[in-house]
Order: sequence, then C-alpha cells, then structure tokens
Amino acid sequence: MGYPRESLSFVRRGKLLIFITVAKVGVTMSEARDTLFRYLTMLQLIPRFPGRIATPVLKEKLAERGFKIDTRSLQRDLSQKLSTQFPIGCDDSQKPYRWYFDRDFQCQLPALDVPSALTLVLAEEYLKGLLPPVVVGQLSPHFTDARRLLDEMNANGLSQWAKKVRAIPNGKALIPAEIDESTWQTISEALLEQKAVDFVYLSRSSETESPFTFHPQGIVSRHSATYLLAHVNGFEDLRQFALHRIKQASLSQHPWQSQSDFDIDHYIQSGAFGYRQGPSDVTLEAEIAKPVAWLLQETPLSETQTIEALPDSNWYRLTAQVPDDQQTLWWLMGMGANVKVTAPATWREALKKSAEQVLAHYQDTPLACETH
Amino acid sequence: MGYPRESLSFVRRGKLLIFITVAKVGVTMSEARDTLFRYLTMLQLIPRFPGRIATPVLKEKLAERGFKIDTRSLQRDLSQKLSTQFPIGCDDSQKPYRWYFDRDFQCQLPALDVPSALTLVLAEEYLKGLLPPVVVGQLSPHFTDARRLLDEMNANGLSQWAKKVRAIPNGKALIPAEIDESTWQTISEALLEQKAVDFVYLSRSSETESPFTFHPQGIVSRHSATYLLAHVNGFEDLRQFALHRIKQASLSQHPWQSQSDFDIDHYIQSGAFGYRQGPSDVTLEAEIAKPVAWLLQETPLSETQTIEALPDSNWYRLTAQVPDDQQTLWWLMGMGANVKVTAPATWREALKKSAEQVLAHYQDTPLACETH
DNA sequence: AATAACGCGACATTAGTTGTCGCATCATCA
DNA sequence: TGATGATGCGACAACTAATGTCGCGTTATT
Repeated sequence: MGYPRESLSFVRRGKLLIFITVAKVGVTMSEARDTLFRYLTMLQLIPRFPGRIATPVLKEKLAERGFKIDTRSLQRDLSQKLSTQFPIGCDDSQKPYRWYFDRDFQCQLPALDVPSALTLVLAEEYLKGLLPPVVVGQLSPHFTDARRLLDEMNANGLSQWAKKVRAIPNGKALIPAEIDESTWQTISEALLEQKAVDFVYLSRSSETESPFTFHPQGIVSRHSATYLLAHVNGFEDLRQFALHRIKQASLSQHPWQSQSDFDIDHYIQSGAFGYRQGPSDVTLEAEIAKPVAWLLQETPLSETQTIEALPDSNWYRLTAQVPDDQQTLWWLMGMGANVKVTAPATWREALKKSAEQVLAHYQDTPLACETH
Repeated sequence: MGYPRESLSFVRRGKLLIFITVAKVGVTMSEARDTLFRYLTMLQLIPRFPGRIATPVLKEKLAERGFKIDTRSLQRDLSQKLSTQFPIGCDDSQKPYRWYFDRDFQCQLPALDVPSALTLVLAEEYLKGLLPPVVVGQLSPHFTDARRLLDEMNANGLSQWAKKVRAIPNGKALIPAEIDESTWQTISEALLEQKAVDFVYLSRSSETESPFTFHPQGIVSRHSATYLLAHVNGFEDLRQFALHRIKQASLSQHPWQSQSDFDIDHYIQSGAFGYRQGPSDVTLEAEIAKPVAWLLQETPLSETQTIEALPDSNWYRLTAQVPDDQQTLWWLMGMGANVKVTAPATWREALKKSAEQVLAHYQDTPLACETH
C-alpha cells in the first residue's frame, strides 16, 4: 500500500494521515510546522458529536504529535478559526470547554468523484437490508455526502439519480433487528479494545434479565441480525448474544479474558449459526433449467464452474466445486424445480426429502405424513 | 438538513463543504480569506489519481469559489506546500502541469471512530459478495482507512480485529460478475450527467459485437450482477444491458434522449428482472417450525407480523402482510419443510407444485412425472 | 474561602504569505 | 521551423497572519 517514490519522504505522525517531510524531521524533529497541518490534525482529533474533547486534552494530544503549541493559541484556533468555518460546536456549560463536530458533517479529502458517489448509493441500498439501522446510520454521513454530491451535480436538470439506481437484494430482505446506538458503540469498542463489558441480556428462552460481565471475542452479522460472541465472566464456553437483546451495556472494570485458540471461521463452520460446513469442497453436479443457466453464466457459483447444454431440451448440465455448506443447499432449494441435483448424493437425498415433506404439508389427505 | 443554530452563519461555497461566515460575505463578498481554507478547497478540487487537474483550471475553479489568487501563489502552494505534505503527485510531462491525489489516499475530516470503522469492515464483507470487485474497489480507500485505524488501535495487543468480525450473507453468495473500471466510470458518469454513451455490447444470444449509441435511464444491481437500463439510439423501447458485457464504453457526442415517463420501480416490479410484484400486499398465513419462528422474531418479515404458538407442537402460526413478489415466494421455498403456507392459496399451490416437480426429478421411477 | 485551572482581550514579535518582476522553458500554430 | 503566448520558477519587498506573553475575570476544586 503506498506511495512508490514519495514513500521515503513521508512519515506517518501518530494515527493521523498527516505527512511531514523527512528533511524537516531531520533538522528540527518536532518543530511546529505548518499551521495548516496543525489545523488538520486538530480537525481529526475533534470527534463527531456524541463524542467531545476538552481543550487541555486536545493540547496534550497535539503535543504528542509534535505540535507544541501554547494553550492560548489553541483556544484562539478553536473559537476563532475552526468553529467559525466548520460545523464545530462547543459545550461551554462547564469550564474546560468540550469541542465536537456536528453530527452529520463529513469531508473527504480527495473529494468524492461521481462513480464513488454512485457506488455509495448502491451500497447503502444493500446495507439497509443487511445491518441494523443504527449501524448503517453510523455511515450515514458518508451516504449523505454522496447524495449531496449527486444532488448538486444535476441541480440544473433536476436531481434524477434517486430514480435511476436500485439494488435488488439477494434474497428476501428481512427487517433488520433494531439495536440501540450506545449498545453498538460500547460493544464495538469493547471488542476491539479488548475490554470486558457489563450488560443485561434479555434471554430468549427465559424472560430473565441477567446482568453479567462478558468477554467479547467476536461479532458475526448473519442475515439481518448481529451477534456478539463472548464468554460470561468465569465460564469457559463461548456463547452468542443477539445484539438487539443486549441492554445497558457499559465497559466493565474486569480485565478482559482472551481465548487464545478461538477461530471465528472455525466457529461458524462448526454450525453455530446453522451454517455447518463440511471440511472440504464437494463437486456439485446438476441439471439446470435455462434461466438458471443464464444466471450462473453471469454470476457463477464458484471459480470452477462449467455449464454445457444438454441435447434435445432447454436444460443444461452444471458442474462446480462448491463448499459443502447449508447456504449452498438452501440456494439449491430455492431454485425449486429449476434444478435437478445428481451429485453429491447427500444433497440429492436432502432435496428429495425436503420436497417430500413439503408435499406432505400440502396433501389434503395427509397420506405420507411422517413429518414433524 | 443540518446545523440548527449555526445554519444562519454558514454558507455553502460552490460544491464544497467549506463554510464562510455571513458577516465576511456581507463585508467583502469574495475576498480571499484564510489560506487554510484555500488549501482545503484546493485539496478538494484535486481529484484522485485516474483524474488530474491542470494548474490553470485549478486557478479558475478557485476563483469561482472566491479565491482570487495569483497564478504564482497557486504554483507555490502546489509544489511547495501541498505536494510535500500530502501524497499528491504531479504529471509534469507536458506544460500545464496536472495534479492528482495518490490513488489510495483517504482523509476523513471528523476522523473515523471505532464503531464506524467496524461498520465499514462489516459493510465491506457484505458488499464484496454483492457488487462487482471494481465497484467495491471504488470504495477501497474508505475500507483501507477503517482497517488502518483498527490495525493501529491494537497495535500493542496484535491486531486481532480481522479474526473477530464476520458477515454471513443472506443467501448463497454468487461470484459477482467482473466489469472493468473504465466501464463503470463511463457508465456512471453518463447516467448521472445525462449523456449518451457509445459502447460495444457482447450480446448473450448472438455472438455479435454491436457498437451503438445508448441513452442510459437507470442502473439496477441485482444479486451480484449489475444492469444498465437504456435505449438504443433511435429506438423507443428500453432494454437491459449487463455491465460486464459492455466493452469500450465512451461518452457519446449524441444528445441524451430522456424518457420522461420512466419509473424504475415500476419497471422492476413489472417483472423485468424476474421479480414480478403484485399491485398490493398479500396476507401471508403459515405454520412455521420453531427455528423459523425464532428467526422471524428477531428479523421480521414485515412490520405487521404476528407469531403465536400452536398447541401441542413445536409449531407456530405466522401472519404477516408481505409484498406479493417472487422474492418472498423464493424465501418460503428455501425454508423447505419448515414452513407450511396456508394462505394465499396461489402461493400454497405454487409451493405444492414446485415440490411435486422437484420430487418428480428425484423419483427413480418417474411415477407422477408430468414435469417439463 | 482559597487555590488552581481555564477562557479571553491586547499587544509586540516573529513567521509566513502574497503579488510582482524577470527569465527560462515548453506548447501551439502558422 | 520559427514566432508567440503559456507556464513554471527564483527572488524580493510589502503585507498579513500566527504566536507567545501578560493580565484579568470567571469557573471548578478542595
């Protein structure tokens, strides 16, 4: 990742994307440097609204990054330069003032271009059906930015873009479970900063609300629901917690317990989310109807797929290496009569049995009803 | 949309997110104002790599935005300030120099926070299976930024985040069709700026490659394939073109023909993509197995869903208002024996018939084989 | 109630920025 | 190919902005 030639002359300063020349570093190390830069750094240090930062803290952080500036200058910059020119607010209800960016302000440095804006709009359409509203909301400044750019682009010829772009999700869009913003923030922070969390969990089975300390190990977003993988304080076994049933989350004082041998992919494939996966790929062989053949020619099942026409019919023979998982089986099931699986035998049997059971449901005389 | 109290004191300047005080506007109108601001504006005017901007053009654009600066100053700023501090490159192979941002540079102004970064990572996981690689690549600077933040966050305790976050797509992930970058750029620009495009289309049926002029009306991304809706020069009827079969796209000289009565939602629901939708919602009634009941309790089918336990079994009764579309029917089909639809009758019949057909496929003795 | 921390106006000093000019180089067009 | 207008760039002086310091009033903290 990088800046082929220039890379030698640039240095990352702290966590920011601010670059300073090697020459200057060599000469004076942490001399003040451009005000432009200090301003940009400040702008990056000021968090978006729910967060805020106190002036002395800002001064401290700036110093860490090499900007040894007088407190007075900082105050001047904040109250006279930045906050008049940017949507920056100040909480002056108590004395070390706290500064924050407006909740929905967004500024990309290389500004968005048209294709990227369009991509963002598409992405939003997809994600709205996949992630909880709050989580997508996290990105709303990005999307808003994109929409604004598109809006302004054809301000003359009416902004038509909203009528021109659609994303059709890959399957039935269920309504994502609602979670609240602070929960998402706390959980994501805990997970990534390796901290324990306390929260109340509204258990599905029992109606009990149990406050405990949890040690997050992972997050899995499945369909439209999102789950935290964690173990309860003092226990060894990993459990899943639906994010939308977590209430009153807050970082815990307890030290975080890691689980060294935890492998999230292994965990998922072992069937925890109903997606059991065989250890290796299987070779799928099937006869498929024309519409399916067309679909798969455009968006293949896998890298190694072959499709050939069968003589004397509108059917095709499909061969593909696919993972041995529930997802694929469901997909085959959704194709209904348009697919006739010949191998592997287990799938063939599974599909047959499923069809038998379905049929049994709809048989007026429950003749062969050996179901549930 | 915006800044409740401050809104009066801020004015949008041009297309940028740069704000200037009303007071200053009143006094001197377009006086130069802060260098900081001019710099930021310049940074926003300089496009990301494939694009570039010539110095005189930049001067012109700055002037439009109220920065009446001498050419010399511009040159100094570019070559001495910005390009030494930012990953900005210069094409000096011909005389009006062209400036551009490094391809993968990204700088958010309120810096990314941890929850947003995590959301971006999840979003990327989902989108990779939904949109063509190039399109997702359009956003890669965002994702890279997020990953970098997470990487640096727990640089001490190893960056574990990659092992902690997974998105399981909603259905079988087909491999998105590949399209090339310039095609995406040209098509998206044409669509949004209402221009005609010339391209060669590799027709699916015929092997002919036909260069024509097209008038884009919309884009639909379905599953993992993306389609342009356009009509061919001189014709009235709207046709779909898979983006990955479009080659050699370029903006056309022809004026763009609009189609005033075009409604993309209507178009989709009329069945163009296999998603025919009835005019109104239907009331779905079904008996569902326990796992499905659990799933739907978390991520409902619709806003108006009710689920109640049936006596003496592990089954539940589901009632929901759902759209009368293929998507929903497919979803029901994918549930297999876990769902028993009682209404509407058409779906019940459809499911039954589908099951019969599937069964016929797998019947060794094709007893009731009335299929194809 | 005392002390330290913070915000802010003012001011002198320092540092950076800007336009101008002159010259060299490059692109364009005849 | 040669003339003409653009463009880039070094230098310099005038100008503008940024910075640290001091003092005072106000606000937390103990």
